[in-house]
Formats: sequence, C-alpha cells, structure tokens
Amino acid sequence: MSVKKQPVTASDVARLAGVSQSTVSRVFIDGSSVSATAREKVFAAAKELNYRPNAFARSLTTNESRLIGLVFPDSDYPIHMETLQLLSKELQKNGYSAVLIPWELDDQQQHSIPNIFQYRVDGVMAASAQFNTALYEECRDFNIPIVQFARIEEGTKCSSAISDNYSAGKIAARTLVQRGAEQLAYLTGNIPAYTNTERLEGFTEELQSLTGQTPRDIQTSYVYEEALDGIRAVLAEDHHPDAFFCSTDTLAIALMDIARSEFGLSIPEDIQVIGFDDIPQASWLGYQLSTFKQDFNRLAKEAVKLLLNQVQSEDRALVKLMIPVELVERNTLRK
Amino acid sequence: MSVKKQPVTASDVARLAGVSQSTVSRVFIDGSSVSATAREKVFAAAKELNYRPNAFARSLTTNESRLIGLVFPDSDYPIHMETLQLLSKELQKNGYSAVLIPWELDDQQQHSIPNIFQYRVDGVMAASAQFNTALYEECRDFNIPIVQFARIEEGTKCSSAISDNYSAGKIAARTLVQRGAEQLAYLTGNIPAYTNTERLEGFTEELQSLTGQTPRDIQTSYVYEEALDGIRAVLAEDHHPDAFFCSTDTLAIALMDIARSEFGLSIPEDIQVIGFDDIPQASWLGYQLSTFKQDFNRLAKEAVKLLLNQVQSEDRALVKLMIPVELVERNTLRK
DNA sequence: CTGAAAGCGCTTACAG
DNA sequence: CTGAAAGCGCTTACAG
Repeated sequence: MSVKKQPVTASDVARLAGVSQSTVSRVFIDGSSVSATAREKVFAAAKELNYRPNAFARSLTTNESRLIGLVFPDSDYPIHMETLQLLSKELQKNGYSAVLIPWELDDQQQHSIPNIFQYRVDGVMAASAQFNTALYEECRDFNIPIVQFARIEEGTKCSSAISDNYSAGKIAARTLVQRGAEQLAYLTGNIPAYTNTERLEGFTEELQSLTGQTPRDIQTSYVYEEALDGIRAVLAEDHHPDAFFCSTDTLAIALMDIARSEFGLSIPEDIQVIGFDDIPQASWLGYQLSTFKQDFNRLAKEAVKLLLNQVQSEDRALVKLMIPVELVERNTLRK
Repeated sequence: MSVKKQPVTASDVARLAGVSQSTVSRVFIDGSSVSATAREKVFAAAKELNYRPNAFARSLTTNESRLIGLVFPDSDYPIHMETLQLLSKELQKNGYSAVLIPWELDDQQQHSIPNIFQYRVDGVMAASAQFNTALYEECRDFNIPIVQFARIEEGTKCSSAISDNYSAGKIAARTLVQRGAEQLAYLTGNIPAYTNTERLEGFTEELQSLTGQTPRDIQTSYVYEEALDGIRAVLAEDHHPDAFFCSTDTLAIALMDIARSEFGLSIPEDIQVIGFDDIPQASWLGYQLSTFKQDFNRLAKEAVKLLLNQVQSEDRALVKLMIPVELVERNTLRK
C-alpha cells in the first residue's frame, strides 16, 4: 500500500552526524546556538540524506504555519497573473508560502472555506478580489489578520495596500481640463468598490475646483461585451461627453472600439480617454491608450510587509497604505 | 507575546461532548465507525467550540498533506486566471488545497524550491508554465507525482492533460485550404514547446496530404511588442502568405494590427487568420478573430483527476490525455 | 462502537 | 554548546 518512500527525519540525520536530534533541529533554526563543528557535521549528513525539516511537525510545536491564505481574483483581468507571481515570490522571500483560497464555491460554500482553516494559515491576503463575508468572519473568529491588496471591500475592516485612486482621479480631471475637454464623464462598471468611489471623488472634486462643473457618472458593466450597449447609449446622445475617465482599460477600449467603428469618432480629436491599469492591450497598435499604471511591484511588497507585520507582532492596528500611481501618456489625449 | 488565541483541540471537544478524544477524531474521519449518538454529541460540541481538526497534526500521522504544489504561469496570459480558479476549485472539491510554487526565483533559486517541500506536498500540478529542472528533479527524488497542465515541457516524463494540438493543426490547415488559401504559414513564438510542435505537425501533415505543399514556419516572439518586427518583415515580402495559423491569439492580433494599419490589408479578403486560445480580446469589436477554444474546464477536471489518482494509488503509469479543441469562427476566415 | 496509549517529527525549556 | 525528555494535536492498532 504505502510504497511512499519513508521520509528522512531529524533523527536519521542525527545518527549519521553523530549528534543528538535536538542539535539537528537547532541547526535549522536561525539564531540557535550550535557549534561550528556540529553545524557542519549536520549539514553534511542532511545533504547526504537529502533531509528537509518537516514543516507540519514544526508548526505543531511553534503554533505558526508560515502559510498565508491567498484569495485571488475572480476575473480574467490580464494584470492579475503577474500580481500573483509578485505576491507569491514576496511571501517566499520571507519564508512563507501561499495557499489558494478559491473565492467562490458553487455548492458547498459553507463547507469549503473552513477546510482551508484546517491548515491554520497565519494570515490572509485578499488579492484584488471580492471576498465573501463567510471568510471574513472566519478570520475574525480565529484572529487571523487579513490584508487587502489593491482593493477594499465594502463593510470590512482590515489593513490594505492600494493605489492612490483619489489622486488618480484628480490628475485625470486636471489633465483632461488642461487638454481642452469640456464635458467630462467617469465611466465605470457595476460592482461597487471603495477604490472606485475614491477615484470618482478625486475626479469630481478636482473638476469642481477647476471649473465648477460636476462630471457625469456613467455606470455599465466591467465585462467588455456587456458594457457595449451602455456606451452606445451615451455616444448616441446629441451632446455626449467629450472626455472619459474610465475605471478600467477594458472599459476604455470598449469605448474606443464603439466610438470609432460605430460613431465615426476620432480619438483624441473628438473624444479624449484615460484608462486605468495599463494592461498589455493598452499599448497595442490600435489603441495606444493613455492610462494609469499601478505600481504592483511596490503594492505587493508593501502588502506582504503589512501582513507579515501583523502576523508576527500581533499588532492589529489598521493601516491603509496608498501607493502613487503614474499616468502614462499615449495617444488618446490631445497635446 | 503569543496573544494568539489558543486553538481548540479534539480534547476540548471530547470533554464537552463527554466522549474520548479518539471518538472525536473518528467523527471527522470518513468511514470510521461511530454511533449516531456519539456523532451528534461531538458535532454539537465541535460547533459550539468552533472546532477545526488540525491538518498538520493529521498529516503527521497519516503521512499525507492533502496539499498540491501549483507551478503557475509566468506570463500575463489572460486565460490563466480562470484556469487557476478551475484547478483550485477542483482540488478543493476533492479535499485538497493548492500551494503556490513560484516558478522562478531570481536570487536564491537553489534555496527556495526545497522550502516548498518542507510542506510535503502530495503532488505537483505544473499549470501551463515552464517549470525548472530543479523542481522536476526534486519531485523525482521524493517520489512526488507531477502532472502537466495544458503543456508539456521538453525532457520531462510526467503525465499530462493537454489540448489536442495535433488535431487543431489539421483542422486549421483543412479549413484554410477549403476557404481558398494558397500560401499557408504557421506563426509562432520563440519558446520551444511540445504542444507547439504537435500543432505544426498536424498543420503540415494535413496541408501536405491535401495539396502537397509545406507550410512556412515563422518564428517570432510571444510578446506583442517583440513580435511586431518579425511580422512586418513577412508582410513586406512580395509574395507573403495569404493565410496564417497563429499559435496564440496575441500573435494573431499583432498580425491583424500590422496587416491593416501598416499594409492596408483587409481581413479576411487579403489574408485569413486563425488564432489559438480564444482570449477575451479575440471577440473584441476590432478583431472578431476565428480561433481555437481550449476546454479548460475539462482540462482542469481531468488533470486533477490524473494527479490525485497518482497520489492516492501510487500508480506512476504515464498518461497523456488529449482533450478536443473547438474552432470558433468569427470574421477572419472567408465564407 | 469505544477508550487508553503509542507514535508521527519536530521545538523548547531544563539541566549540565 | 548540547542532550534527554516533554509536548504539540492528531490517527490508529489494540483491547474490550
């Protein structure tokens, strides 16, 4: 039955190295006092036997797993794969590993989330995804810290590392006004999000302070196909906006596609557009979209730092970290 | 220091339920014989105390972790996020969880992969990414089964669930010939892959049997920006191909962008194109790309089944599972 | 069906 | 600096 090769243990290494099992254990714990000779003998034996300390046994005594639960994006949003790599690597660098928590489980929703907690994750990273309240409450019950990455879920109270959406909104308004736009609109999807609200707030406040106007707030869908009709309706109006700040690049691209192919509009002559995210498609030949680039690298580093800090210090102070965002100009803004 | 709430254990539950700790343990193991009354008392107590069996303690005795290492894609390829969800859910359904293995670690490459093995993953799923040989060898040393998902790495011997690339190649050739194409080309990136080879083989063999011709094999880069020059060079030729089968949709789109904007070519009148993957962008208004859709849902299910089968049965027979692929026609093929 | 007890592979006071 | 021993929270023969 169990043909599985019997794993080598610290005792095996101890025997070969001629030391006690305790000593072997100490060699693999940073900061333990072990003589240089003992250390060498143990390393040699460990290498010969291909020994790896058993993390499960360790966590049983230390009561920490060095495992972080990762709630990850629900959508195919192109930027997210890289983000996951960044987070995973950053955790790894700090001696932690990421366990995936599927955010949505069709059937046995009740059943599956707790499963993850059988692994006693030390913390949870909610990576730019909606995460359900069951998970949130579970974490609170077990006093497991959560950090939200790149977005903030309504009604939750946890630390977060997000882009400075408010400033992005201000910059977008200022830039568009500078380039001669007269009727500004904010184009967004249908999923309420704190980041979105902030962006609109910055956009609105800056526009008001500059011109006294209030931008139009147009809501449609985040899915390309589903956004099309909403956009059509707006562009069909006699006095449609001449400048759009879009909450995702995909939305901006849907807008460009329709504006050009169905309304014969030129960009940026007839309408100007600014996106958000800088997905790979933003720089495709047919788009050359001016958009905000989020600093995911920094975001990942900071989010991990935030989380591990809470994990290690038991300090549950809430911090909301805002990372600056950069407007990369391509060809959808007038000069 | 350790303010961490002391987790509740099986003994706590046993005390409250008025049974032995063994009985509590049995209640949470499927197939153990426990009386209905005992079971109920334990469930009640467990619920009241919010008890979760400790997976680490379990795996220490059972010698299985119910953890699967997941090597995941290096690229921003849009299709992959969904794939990850599918794999993760499928594992979860079977009582397993996925731990991420960052495929590439800049500095301490040697050091980090073994770290993962401190968690004694029961198996490894290599999800459409290149995975390095260090990991491969590590798995072999520890007798940990690997299944490759959606691609096959050169020089490795493990089971895999992939799309039927060979047939896709044949279908592409047949379709293109049927639609009047005369000079067929296969456009691909610069990373050698078994799946790619198979696709070209099917494409070539079918074309030869149909017309006696051999398709041109054009290699450029998988990255949009880097592919542009190679594509330009081909289209600048006097007698460039009039039909392209592209190994990714991104490549197909780069081709379309250049053909139309720089060479004034119409699609599908002047050139016909077929992509591979059916990424969301393939159905954007400006592209309407005819392309092959991989059945990722089925692929994920089968790959997980394959892997867990190896994990649970110690059966290390190599199986290469091929899932049919579907050509979805849009507007880049003549009628 | 059930309980007492050994054991999984570590860490960590406790002595020395 | 080092070893013997207890203990982490489970599972699993072994008796009953």
